[in-house]
Amino acid sequence: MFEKVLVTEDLGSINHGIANILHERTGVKEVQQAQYCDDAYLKFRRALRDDKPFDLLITDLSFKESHRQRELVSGLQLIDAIRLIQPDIKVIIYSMEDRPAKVKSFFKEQSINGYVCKGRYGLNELVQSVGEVYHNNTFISPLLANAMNKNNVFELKDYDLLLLKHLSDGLTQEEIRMYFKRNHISPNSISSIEKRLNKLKYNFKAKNAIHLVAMTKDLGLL
Amino acid sequence: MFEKVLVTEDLGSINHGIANILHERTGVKEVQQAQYCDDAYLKFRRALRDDKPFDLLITDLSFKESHRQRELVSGLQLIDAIRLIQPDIKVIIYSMEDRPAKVKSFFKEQSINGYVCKGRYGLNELVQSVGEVYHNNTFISPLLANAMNKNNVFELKDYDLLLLKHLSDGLTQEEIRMYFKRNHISPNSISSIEKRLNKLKYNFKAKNAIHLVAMTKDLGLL
DNA sequence: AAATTATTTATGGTTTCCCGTAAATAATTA
DNA sequence: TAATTATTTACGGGAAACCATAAATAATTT
Repeated sequence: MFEKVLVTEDLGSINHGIANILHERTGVKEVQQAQYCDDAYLKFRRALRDDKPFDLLITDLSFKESHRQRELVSGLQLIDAIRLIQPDIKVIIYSMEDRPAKVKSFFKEQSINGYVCKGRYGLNELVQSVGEVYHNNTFISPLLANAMNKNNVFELKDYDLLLLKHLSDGLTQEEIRMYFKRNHISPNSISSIEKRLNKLKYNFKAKNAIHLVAMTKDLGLL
Repeated sequence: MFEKVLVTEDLGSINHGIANILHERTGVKEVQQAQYCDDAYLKFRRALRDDKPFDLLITDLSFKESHRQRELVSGLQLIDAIRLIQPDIKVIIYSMEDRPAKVKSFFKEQSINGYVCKGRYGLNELVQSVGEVYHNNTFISPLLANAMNKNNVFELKDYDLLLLKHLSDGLTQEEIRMYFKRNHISPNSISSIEKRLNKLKYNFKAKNAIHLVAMTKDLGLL
């Protein structure tokens, strides 16, 4: 089982709860805690330098603002930062976020090993996930995994996302065309942009561009 | 000080934490807990029938789905339901939601007495809020109150919200006009709808309708 | 009641979006 | 390399949105 685990989470009570339950119900030897992403990062650095690296990170995603000046303000930033100094680190996210598209992106972008949804069964699932991840499997909260399967998530390319992003920022198709041209992103004709948009509208069953942007925002894609 | 308080919150650990701290740091005599809105409602009903009513409700807003069939699925529904049988009940919401517009609406729509933002100082603020509410004052988490003040929140009328809502649902201005006409909502000419929309765009500094809808969604207005 | 003011509605011109078709170019296959 | 197929681009007509101005109506003031 994992030797050394760090739990990052800004609510002290939850943090403690996790630490306790990991001690009790998994064979993890050492559980450390951090309430700020910056602290977590420093602990990782120090552990690495002392040749006693962590082998699992469990982190929340959102951290409330505070008086302290912060470098890393989100769990994702923390993960990215740690991966730079310790690429093989195993990561489990433990958060409220339950929008399939978002969670999917965490596995893709951050290559996380597990995702556990905070909620009534959260702690149980977290214990499970630690076991799975230790055996090199991935873990997703069952309810969420369910939603992600049946919900035939139409696969959005980066291109589509960028397009939607710019639309939601109020750019006209013409402005988007120019942007694509400047940045050598292809296809970049008005026609192609329209065609792509039509495909998106068809897939999401959106009545028009406004509707499309509103829907994708609700789905957490933007 | 309050005699009898109910805390509704689906994470057991947090629930316990709140109960403990209320016991320790306020003079509240009796603190009960509920993990489901439906349970909370039943406890209120029973207490009322037994002539030992609660005099404060502290509740979260969002509750994760579970296996159980539920009537009331959100804190807001719970509040509304309880207000029907016990109109004078004091209510404090304790939740992650930190969008000014939303919180504002809770004070307006649900006439809540306090709003505490979960976060690093959440529990401290919660203790404070109980004191304030007991003395018939309202309470809002300082950081949030701050944001709500400086953030010159352009006051949206119901009309505007409805308009934005329909826009985000993909209706054309013409369709919205017809809807307004059918439902005797005035003004209901295309011209007026455009004018209203222009005012909204100006106030939110939105470039076009898509941008406007995207922004208001981000602000939690829709 | 008349005059002033504010609000709502109407109208027309311009731009952008929407949608279909066709041409041009790129990629794949025979 | 020629032929086929897929992708990208161009173009045009009609609808909706955008914008400014003017007319009509409602509300307020004198």
